[in-house]
Amino acid sequence: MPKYNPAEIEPRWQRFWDENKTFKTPTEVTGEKLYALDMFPYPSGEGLHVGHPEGYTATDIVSRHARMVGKTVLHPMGFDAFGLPAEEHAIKHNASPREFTEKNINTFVRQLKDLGFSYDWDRQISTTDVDYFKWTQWIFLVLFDTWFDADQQKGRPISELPIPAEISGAGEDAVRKYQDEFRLAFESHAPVNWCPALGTVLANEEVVDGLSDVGNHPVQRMPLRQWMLRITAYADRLESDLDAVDWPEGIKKLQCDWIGRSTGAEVDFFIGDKDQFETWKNARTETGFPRNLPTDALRVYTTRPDTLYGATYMVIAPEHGAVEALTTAEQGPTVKKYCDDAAMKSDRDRQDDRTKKSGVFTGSYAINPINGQPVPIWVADYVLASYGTGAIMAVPAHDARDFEFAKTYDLPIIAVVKPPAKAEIDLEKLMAGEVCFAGVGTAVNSASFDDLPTEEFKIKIIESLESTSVGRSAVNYKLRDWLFSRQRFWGEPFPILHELDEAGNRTGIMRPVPLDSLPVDLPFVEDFQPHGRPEPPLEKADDEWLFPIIDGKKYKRETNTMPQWAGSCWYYLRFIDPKNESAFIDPELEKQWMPVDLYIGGAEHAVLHLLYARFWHKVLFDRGYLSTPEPFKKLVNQGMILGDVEFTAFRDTNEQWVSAELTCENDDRKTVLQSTGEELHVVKLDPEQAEKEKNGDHFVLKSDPQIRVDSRAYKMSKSRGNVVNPDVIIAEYGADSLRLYEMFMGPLHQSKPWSMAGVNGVRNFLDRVWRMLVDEKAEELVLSSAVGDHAPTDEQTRMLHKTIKAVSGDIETLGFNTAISRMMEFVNFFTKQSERPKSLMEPFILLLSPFAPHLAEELWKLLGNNSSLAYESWPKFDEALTVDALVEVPIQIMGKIKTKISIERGKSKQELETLALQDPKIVTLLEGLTVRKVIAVPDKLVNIVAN
RNA sequence: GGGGGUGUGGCGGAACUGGCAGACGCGCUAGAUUUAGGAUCUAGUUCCCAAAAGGAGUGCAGGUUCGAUUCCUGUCACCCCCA
Repeated sequence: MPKYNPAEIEPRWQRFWDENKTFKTPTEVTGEKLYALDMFPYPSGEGLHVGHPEGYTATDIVSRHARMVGKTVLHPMGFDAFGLPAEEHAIKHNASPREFTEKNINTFVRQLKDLGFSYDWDRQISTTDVDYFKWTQWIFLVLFDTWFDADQQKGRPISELPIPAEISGAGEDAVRKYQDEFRLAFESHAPVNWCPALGTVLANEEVVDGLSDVGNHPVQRMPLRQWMLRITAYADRLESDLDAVDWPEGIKKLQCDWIGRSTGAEVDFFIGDKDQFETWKNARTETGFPRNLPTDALRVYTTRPDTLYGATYMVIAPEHGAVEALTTAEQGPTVKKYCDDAAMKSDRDRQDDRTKKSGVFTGSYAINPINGQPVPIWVADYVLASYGTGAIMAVPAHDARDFEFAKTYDLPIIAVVKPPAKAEIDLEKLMAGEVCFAGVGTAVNSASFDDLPTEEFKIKIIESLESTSVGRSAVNYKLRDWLFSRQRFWGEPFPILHELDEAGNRTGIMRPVPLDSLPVDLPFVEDFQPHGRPEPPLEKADDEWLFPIIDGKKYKRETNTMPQWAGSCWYYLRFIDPKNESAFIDPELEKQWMPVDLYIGGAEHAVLHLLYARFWHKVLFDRGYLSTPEPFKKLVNQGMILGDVEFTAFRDTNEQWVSAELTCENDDRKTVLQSTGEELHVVKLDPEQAEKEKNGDHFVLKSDPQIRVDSRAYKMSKSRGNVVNPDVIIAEYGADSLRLYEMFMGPLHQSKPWSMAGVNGVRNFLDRVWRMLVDEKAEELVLSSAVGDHAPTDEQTRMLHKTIKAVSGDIETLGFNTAISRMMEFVNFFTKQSERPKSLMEPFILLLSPFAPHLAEELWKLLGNNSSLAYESWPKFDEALTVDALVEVPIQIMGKIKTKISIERGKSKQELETLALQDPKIVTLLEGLTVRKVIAVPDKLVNIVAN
């Protein structure tokens, strides 16, 4: 009668933990602390996905284990709840995004509680809570109040910014405008991605293939007033501090590449008559290299100054400031049209390798400073205004894009780098300008620099350029400043006021909303329909909100809102002190808890979220609000959970089977016949219909083995219909089974296919655990008669100690799949034992408890304990009891196992060798052979080399 | 095109610094038990040969080594990210 019934047990223990606040974070950290954090979810209308509990279970196991080893644990959960879907829902149904969001959060909380996670729910936060985003706004004001001192490599208060005399002499307004140029949060009129359908401007990373990432709507480029965050100032530190954190190397590299630090040189090419070049150069040597862009020269950034002798033309971006000045009257109309067309294209389109490079000649020439040769200046959109100086020197012999461009427009190609022999480049063709070589080698056609290796040449030529002040070494980044404003309703309002003059126009003076007036809440609006103009929806707010009057001065509020990233940049700090009304975090508590010891989440946040959060963290650190330079000590990315494996076969229009290797996908992502392009029917097969090919690697139809079929797991998606709902799994198998299955599937960081049969497998294991302790035949819930105060046998004790050792070690390394398999072995062993000592069952239940907490609590109680096991001491093992006295040692001849001998552990090499050579089977096999060598590894093996 | 990752039974996956390949689970096969089972228990399950003896075997081809899933070189396939 008392079968294992998670549907009854689990809600009961969840209520117990809730009512007793079992997992409340202690107010004081005593001993070692653990801050285990999940990447908090966006509470979508679809509810929890099986991907969520994967990482959450992992941190939960670590947290529960840590409590049992005596650590003080902070394990919180919250919601990243601003964002597009809620706003789209609001527009569609003309309902408040707040209500919708809160409803979704309630669902998420219910689902998370159903899984039995040991979160401290008193610390639950949402980025949309007014009490939360008050401090998001406050942090924005810290960014607004900070400038980056490049010499000290540190963010400092704007009041400490040195003001040049000519500015301070020009009055207070001039000083304020000067300061505005240096703030980490600043306004800019950058070209942005305007998406008419969404009615908003998108960040570059939200645009894919010229379409919006959300909704696939067309995106066009237009200039707009925007807020930017000067993340580029922190590029160096964001890169170098990665050395200090325990993150996967792949993620570190991704961040490094995103930051894209490169070293090279800035070089000025004189614009003017060839005759005046020497005069200009001599003047330069006198004045030095100008800090700002000169008007009598075109400045380029290059990572390959060693190819300067091969620079045969120059290219400037269509948006480059000097386009007009450099365009001759004759070329005027052509250049104008070209620039207008380029404005319609996205950066991505322009850099796409597949599209033909295009460009137009400006009519002007610049002088190459190294050899005095004039080179033509072109405008082309494969050069971006935002990278480097927006102008390049083109070296077609040694850059693939320049080469393609030069071929298209018949520009001269001069090879100046001789490839090393192993590069397999046809030297003759390279010299003839028929191929391009982008690697390093030795210099040719480079006057006195000939024969220098590339690296050495770079140093020499920079020295030479610096000596005449026509160039200097320079560092450049791919990282761009962060476009921080959105034209949306459902986001944090900026706490910024724009001063207005009598006529109601902006004076250009901004002031932060006074701290005592924070938060700036979202205004009430009548409806959420976009007006289709780039101006933000908050422009629809009433005048009372929009035009505050302070000290008799009229202001207009900033109506942009912050991007979704804002709230997630600092939530890990708020969890430490979620209710603080006077500060975003108490400094004492911050010191106790930071940094986050373990941060688990999806790899999709490898670049943006983690980079943005690190940036904010560093600014707050510089300004003295935080004690650690990095927020997340250890980061782990969980793998993606794919749908169940699917078998797919294909039929042509005549209903004939087509083998999978003859098919391909066309541009419309339809499956077609490779040879003719004929569209095929895609048939989903029952796994019964497919089998593995004889002596092959493919799956084929059982009914016709000539026909290969596709076998793979796909990403879960609504459209494919392979989404697994955790609620259903909990109802059918229980939360403990779901938790256990997700951990048992495979290594945490790996992506792996879902399998319903696998869930059933771990449920069987939990059933066996139940039966190991519970008498299923009894009327009441009582211990099985096999369980009692028996004296454990040596074998039984060893089994326990081995299991404790393995499970403890696996939790440390997050190897949960193997930890579970070890517990399975324990249960398999003890279900066969007719006497199961209670003294061994109890520690086992403790081992199981982080994985399957409900079942463990239930059995712990049944074993006679009156309180929760959440803070029981983690079982300890005795190393001596984890090893068997006897060990089986294989004996090999020429590396092939011939026999095995069972001997006492710890025999020496000599003893082993003697024993092996005495073995009757080995003696027989060695007849007629000469033993050349015997390798004996104590407790491992013996290998006899004989012939 | 660039970067990262992964290739081990029918499937998910084990194997610590090179030392018994296939732990554990699923599936499958046979048997027991049961009114019944998609329950439970027992045994078996990498492949080849009817079995034994034996042989082959960690994507493929080489190399280093007494010994390679593990290290090296080359190569192929798939997945992810970026362009």
